[in-house]
Amino acid sequence: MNIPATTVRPATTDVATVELEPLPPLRGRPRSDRIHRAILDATRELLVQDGFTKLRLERVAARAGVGKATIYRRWPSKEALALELLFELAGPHIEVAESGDTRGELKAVVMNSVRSITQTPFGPVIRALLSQIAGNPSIGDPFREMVVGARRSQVALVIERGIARGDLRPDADPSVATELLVGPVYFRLVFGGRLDEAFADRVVGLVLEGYAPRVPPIPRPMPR
Amino acid sequence: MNIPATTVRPATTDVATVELEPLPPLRGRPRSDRIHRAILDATRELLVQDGFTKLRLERVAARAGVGKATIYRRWPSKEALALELLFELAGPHIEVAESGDTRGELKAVVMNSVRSITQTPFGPVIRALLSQIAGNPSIGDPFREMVVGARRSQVALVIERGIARGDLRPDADPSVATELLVGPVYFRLVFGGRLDEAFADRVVGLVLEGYAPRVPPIPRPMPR
Amino acid sequence: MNIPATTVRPATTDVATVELEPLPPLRGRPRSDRIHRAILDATRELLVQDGFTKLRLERVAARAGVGKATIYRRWPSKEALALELLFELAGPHIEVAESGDTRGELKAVVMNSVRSITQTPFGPVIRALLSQIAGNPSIGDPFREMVVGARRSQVALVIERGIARGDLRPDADPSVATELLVGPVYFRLVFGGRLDEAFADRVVGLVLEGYAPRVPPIPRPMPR
Amino acid sequence: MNIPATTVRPATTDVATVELEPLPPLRGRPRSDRIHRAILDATRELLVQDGFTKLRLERVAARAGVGKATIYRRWPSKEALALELLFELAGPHIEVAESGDTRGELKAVVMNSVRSITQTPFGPVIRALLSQIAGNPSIGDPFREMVVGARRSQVALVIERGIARGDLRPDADPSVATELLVGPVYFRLVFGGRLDEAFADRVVGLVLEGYAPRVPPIPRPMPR
DNA sequence: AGATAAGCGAGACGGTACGTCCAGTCTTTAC
DNA sequence: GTAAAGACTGGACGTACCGTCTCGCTTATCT
Repeated sequence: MNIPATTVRPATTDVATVELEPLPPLRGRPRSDRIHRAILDATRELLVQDGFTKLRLERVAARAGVGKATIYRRWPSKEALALELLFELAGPHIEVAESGDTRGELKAVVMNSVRSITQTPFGPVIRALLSQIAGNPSIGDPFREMVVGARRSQVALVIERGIARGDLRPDADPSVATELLVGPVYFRLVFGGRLDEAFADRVVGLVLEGYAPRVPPIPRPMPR
Repeated sequence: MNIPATTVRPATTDVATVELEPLPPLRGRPRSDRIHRAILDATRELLVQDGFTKLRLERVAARAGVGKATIYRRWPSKEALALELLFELAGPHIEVAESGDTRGELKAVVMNSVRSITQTPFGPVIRALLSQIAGNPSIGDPFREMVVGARRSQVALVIERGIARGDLRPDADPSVATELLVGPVYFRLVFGGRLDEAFADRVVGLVLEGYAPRVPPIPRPMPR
Repeated sequence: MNIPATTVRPATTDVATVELEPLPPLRGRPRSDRIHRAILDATRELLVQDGFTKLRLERVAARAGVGKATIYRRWPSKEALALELLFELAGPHIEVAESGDTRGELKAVVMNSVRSITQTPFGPVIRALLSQIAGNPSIGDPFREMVVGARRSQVALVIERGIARGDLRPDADPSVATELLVGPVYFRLVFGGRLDEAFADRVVGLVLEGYAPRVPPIPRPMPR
Repeated sequence: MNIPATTVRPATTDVATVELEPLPPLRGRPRSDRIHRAILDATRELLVQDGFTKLRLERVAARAGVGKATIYRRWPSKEALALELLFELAGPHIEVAESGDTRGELKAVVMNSVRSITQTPFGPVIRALLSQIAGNPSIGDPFREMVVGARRSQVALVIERGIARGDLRPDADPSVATELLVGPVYFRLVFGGRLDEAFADRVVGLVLEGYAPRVPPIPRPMPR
């Protein structure tokens, strides 16, 4: 995934961008990448520890060994800072490789979500930011467009390939497939319940069954 | 649904609770029910308007025409106040009436969620409290136990009845059914997407199909 | 000294006042003298401990084992309560007995003040209330009229008798005598310094000397 | 007079103190002298208006156009703030110039007190703080040491010079002279009575008379 | 004896101020 | 010109009291 930088002037190592936007003479002390990292790391730790509501920029600054103004110079708000962190952490968990196995690819979709939540810092961070994504457009809109959009695309590809292989019926609807595969995972993130492979198997099993090619309609025996 | 009172001393009208916890002599001026309502109403309005992060008890007090101390006398924290509100709003949207129609009952499950989110104050309120439910055990645990538990029970009943009617296969698993039916709804609440009847129909359709009684695998009637 | 009650309806033991103000029928439960005492005692203790600024009626009520309203029923304000306490404590230290000995009577004036400050609860109480007496007319005016006035009268009598005895010169001015005798004592109460008999002796000595009958003016030698 | 700073880090203009306490590098934005003044001025106005008991730091902050935290950053308590104000106001009214005229110098002592009380903001301020000086060591002790001590020294000098000139008798006791000269003034400040030149004259007259050289009991040596 | 009326302890109530913490900005020195 | 440090205004926090107001109960007088 390719996530847009929030900062006006990018970190100096981001050579590509510098080449594209050759910023003028570039005077004075250059911004430090080390500081950028330190701030994001401190934000992650405190966000996981205390939640977004209790995230204090003063503490972030202290933990990062940085002046508050340095943070405000790089991000316009606490939300923007959280958003960059979210992009950074969400990126790696989207893609699904083509494997020739429809069940396997569907399971990869679900397990990507499960693992990102249970085994990486992304889990606690998104937990802390769910309300912001749901209710704060300045975070929610970019997140939807970039991260959710990317995931939907991946799922659409998986469905397409399944149809092509004849594993799914031709009218299998990719527009609710993401919800059906990933919705249960996020439901458990919020409302509790095990997030493991068995759970993923059941979800995938039901979706596969639900999207299976129809057998010729067998007349059901009349009740009574 | 039966929601436990958060207040130490219950409102005087709550006769049932008084009977269960026969509080001693009851001295001093009794707490006012009218004020209790006013505070919850003010909380709801501001929570919907600004989200949990920006909810200010000082404003709640002002809007309810109440002193701050009166709020702290009844709830130990902003979270506890939000929790009571959540219970109150969540209650009415859980139950599913038996109708004899499995598809209809499953759809009722989904549509109850959809309507509670799109057409009642519960939607904005839970949006604002998702992070607290997910990450703050003092809110999350009671909510899971009471509200989510109640919904799971209702779904289990619907599945049972569906099996009994022969509309669902006997091994249809009620333990992920709630996730499959309601998970997609909450996914869209957070990550965007239409929440309407068409969406509910697709979700229900897929679950019905996935849980449909299996075609007897062997002696398939010879085509021809 | 005779101090007027602040309360609208006086304690029942204050017979004299009851006779003067024969309050109508007097229905309902009568006010308790025991409570009156308990409140004044609690006030005294807390006033001495914490000063007037930090005197809390809620604590007075608690210490006296009394409801707050019971205090407000009897005194309109914290100041009025303090004033009654002040009257009660100031009373006993005013009078000076005629002894035939002018120096002795003057010393009695000073020592009355010294002892009231160093050896009775009046000392700490008035210390705590000095600012109120000086700056709050609702306390200062009655106090001046009753307590200070009484002291001035006593001093005037002492001076008169001293003149009559020929110990003081006929134009000895009683209008500043109180200030000269008692002012130094209160000066030390506020600004520090020993308050003992030696101090009293020096003050009295100087006043006696200053008010002594004039010797025939001896022409002082011209300085050079 | 030389008054000690209450602030941990002194205002930058207070060069002398900086030299005595060479605070390290001096980082961050320095504290503003203008703000220091504004706070003291606002405190003075409100203290005069309402007395110490009703002095509200929130109002001081508002009137000074300052955040509350700025006040707490500089003074640990309302009392400390009042103390600095007191020092500032008391300073100018202590000194007594040598004039060669003993009566005049004694009168200067008394009139300094009278004028400071009747014609400068010091009057209302000390009126409001009398109880604190008398009963609160954290205010009283420094005040006694600095301000009262300074006044005692001045009076001692006046007495010494009077003895040297032969206007006062050699054993005139400076240790109670301050009480006798200034005590009456503070007595009237608290307990009422005119504070004017006539009053000063009477006080001075009596002290002069009381301390006058004794008539030679035995045949005085013939002049010349 | 019962009715009437206050007194009383307890504690809820709307407010005001407390002293603390942060948000977001500004001002200094150091690099 | 960027950075760390930290002062600055302003707003909310959660607590403590103020002075008032219900409550249930007690203690007296009046009928």
